[in-house]
Amino acid sequence: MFPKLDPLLHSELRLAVMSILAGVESADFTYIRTQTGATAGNLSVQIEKLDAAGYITVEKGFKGRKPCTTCRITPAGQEAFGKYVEALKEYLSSGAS
Amino acid sequence: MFPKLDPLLHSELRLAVMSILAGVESADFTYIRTQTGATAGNLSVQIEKLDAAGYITVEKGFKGRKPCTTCRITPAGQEAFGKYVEALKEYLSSGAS
DNA sequence: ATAAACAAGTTTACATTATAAACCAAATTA
DNA sequence: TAATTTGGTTTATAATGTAAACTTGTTTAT
Repeated sequence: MFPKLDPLLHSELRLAVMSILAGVESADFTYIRTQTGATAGNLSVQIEKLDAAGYITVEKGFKGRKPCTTCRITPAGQEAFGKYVEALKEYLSSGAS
Repeated sequence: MFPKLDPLLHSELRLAVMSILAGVESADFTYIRTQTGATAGNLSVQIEKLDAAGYITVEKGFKGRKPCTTCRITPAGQEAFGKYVEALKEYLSSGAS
């Protein structure tokens, strides 16, 4: 009845990151930071976790002469996100508007 | 863009409990336990939190001579659950099927 | 009648997770 | 060149989740 929710995605900030990345080809650290309003430290940690899980790739380069970290969702990440959304619906159905 | 998710509801077990209670007049501890598959200890703790928040009421009585704990969602709980569902949709939209 | 097993939870100790404060390096501005 | 800003990372602490151990009482077996 209640499927297990992927604990990696069941986190406000990581979910927001994945939600952003699911909709675009790529996004850099600062963009994600402003969109989510997260602190840099927190975002850094959570991005690392998503990277470690293979849900996103993280590419460190430069934009002009400033460092720039670019994130992309992977196919595995897309799939996990999709499954999470489906699983979550089971939990919300009773109160859906 | 990403609304804050009520941390009390953004928990797998508490969300499942609320999901169950949103759909029925009341449910007792053991019913919730079997539906969710949670351990009694964990369920006890999480029910206490929902109670403390005023999202549910907890009534201790007896069924025959055995103790029986009955839970009910409150209007505040219904509202919080509804708002949580709405907020979550913002996070899921990118990957909705 | 007494012991063993079960039911319904609660308490508590531990593990995991989240978060922010402190830090670092390079670039820009005053 | 000194201070500030940008773009992060590391790390220490706080918050949260979870299961194991315990409690109280009931039912079943001996």
